[in-house]
Amino acid sequence: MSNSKLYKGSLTTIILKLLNEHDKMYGYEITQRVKELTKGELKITEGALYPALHKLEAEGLLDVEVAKVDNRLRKYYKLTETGTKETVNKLEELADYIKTMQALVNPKLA
Amino acid sequence: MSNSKLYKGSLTTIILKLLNEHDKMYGYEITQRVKELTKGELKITEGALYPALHKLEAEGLLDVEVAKVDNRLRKYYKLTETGTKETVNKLEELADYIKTMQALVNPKLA
DNA sequence: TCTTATACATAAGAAAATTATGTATATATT
DNA sequence: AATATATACATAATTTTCTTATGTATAAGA
Repeated sequence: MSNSKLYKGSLTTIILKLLNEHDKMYGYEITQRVKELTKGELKITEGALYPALHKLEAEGLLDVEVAKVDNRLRKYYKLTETGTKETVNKLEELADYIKTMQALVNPKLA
Repeated sequence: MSNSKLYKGSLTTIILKLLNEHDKMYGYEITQRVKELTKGELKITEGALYPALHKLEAEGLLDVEVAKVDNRLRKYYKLTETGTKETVNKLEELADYIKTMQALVNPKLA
């Protein structure tokens, strides 16, 4: 997302959520899926994505499996058990964040 | 903001929105109001707040007025005209961000 | 042939927070 | 009276997380 600063911090949540739905994805695929789902509003940059994936792997939330398709490298990521649990937490955090922000921005509806 | 990383980037929006409602507030008051409105979920740290206020002032979105109350210093901030316009933009950005995240996290409702 | 798409990666720099300090006055508690 | 907590500002060091720029390599389309 080229756009708002609000996106900061949500990349991990996005990755985990997508992997929770699709079982197994590779980096480039994630960028494309996000572009699709958000109708182009959100463009994950490679400079953000790959380090984030590496970090999640290092933390034990993701497992990697390398594959060669059409003579090109792909790294498939999938959630570990810990990763699945963390996904639940992250999604809760997101829901809380949205609720909190709505309380601030639209206190009448809170 | 002790909590989740999602708050990153939303402090400016919060400040502008509060000033849009309250006409004139000082820093410490903002921290207390946010704590109240979010039932303690969100704690704005001073290390984040004061630099943010100074930046908004430098950008011409806020005006300052120093006062002395009970022998203690207070710096009252209020929106400039530009600040009022920017508040609208920031709130729109927030609404967009929430919509986008919901499309990602809950694609069925999108 | 050249551009775009696919697919990975990292380094430099910027932005925005956290954490740790510091100053100072006022009020509440022991 | 002494101490802790609340009020009110501020900044510096560090960390986190991103953007921008760059690099490598193959495949497909114009």
